Amino acid sequence: MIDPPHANAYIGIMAAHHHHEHAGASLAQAAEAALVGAGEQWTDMRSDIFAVLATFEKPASAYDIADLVSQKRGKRVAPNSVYRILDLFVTTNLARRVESANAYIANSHPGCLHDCIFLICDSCGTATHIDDDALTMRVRAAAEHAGFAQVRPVIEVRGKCADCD
Amino acid sequence: MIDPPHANAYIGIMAAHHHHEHAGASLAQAAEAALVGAGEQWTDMRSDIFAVLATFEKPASAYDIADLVSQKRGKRVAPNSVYRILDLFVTTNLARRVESANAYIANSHPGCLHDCIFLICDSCGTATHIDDDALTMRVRAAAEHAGFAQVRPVIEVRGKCADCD
DNA sequence: TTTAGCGATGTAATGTTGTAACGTGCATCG
DNA sequence: CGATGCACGTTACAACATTACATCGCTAAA
Repeated sequence: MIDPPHANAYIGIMAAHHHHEHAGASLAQAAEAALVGAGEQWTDMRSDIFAVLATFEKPASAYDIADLVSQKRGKRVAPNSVYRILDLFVTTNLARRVESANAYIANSHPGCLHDCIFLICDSCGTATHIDDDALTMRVRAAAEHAGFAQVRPVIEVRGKCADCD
Repeated sequence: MIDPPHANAYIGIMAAHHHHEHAGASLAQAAEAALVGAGEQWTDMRSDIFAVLATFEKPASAYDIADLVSQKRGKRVAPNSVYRILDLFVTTNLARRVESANAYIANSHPGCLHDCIFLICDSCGTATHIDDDALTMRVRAAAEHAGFAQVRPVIEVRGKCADCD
């Protein structure tokens, strides 16, 4: 997903474990399992919202999601309800909030806990992510060094993606 | 500013250059110099907005600033105008936008270019920052490795500060 | 079986953040 | 003088987010 189309000299150390990158039905199943595993219910509404969220390549706003879920259900779903469920998804690691875009993105490997590094293209808006635990751990360490506790890193990079460059 | 009240084993490599951390009038002067140096004007409005911004410990929203500047001038200043000037400040490095707070903070060493790492306390809202070029360069490198260009890192850490912990 | 409680969702209103479009005043320069 | 450019004003609106309270359906205790 994140490998570039060109050779390079990058020396970052990637996390030394395997991901199960899910997509489509497989992802939905993994999400359901993760949510149930967290002691929460997998309701129709949650299922629909997750499904819609997962179809986006770009970070989706709560209002985008509300619109699509409304269509899908043939009945208006208020942004309010969407926010509630997105918050739940974020706390249970089924989705992430992209702070610099005021939007959300499905976690393609729920159940697997990382500090993600998001790359968001300013031109086309698509977002991808990197898992580089060595790097994110350094950020955590720096914050803890400064006396912070319960740290939650927000690491995003805006720029031009390879396609738009 | 960022040194913690406790001993530690942190091994991050800090930027090997000196900062002139400004405050108060000195900071305003430095800001003026930086803006003029960038070929922009230092107007009364810009001066007032910068002054107000600089009094905040916490990231300030454009609306906060609009309110205070309105008071100071005895005349309503629209958020619109504040945004224009904040955008200018951000592009000229006099201020930074804190994405995870939808707010702005004065750069205490304008003219000195860094990718800052912001630490924002979820309890009291205060923000501090770290300059660790070694670390931010790795983030840049990771993004460039993924094919991104013109990268602009957004590195923020939410958590509890030493005082609130 | 009733009913009290609880979690999930609906509804409405409102608050906050951000942008667009266009007008005005003022300085500079030909 | 008139044209240009920049800063700022004014209005309207779009986008993002939260609050308070109502309703529904399930289940567990009386």
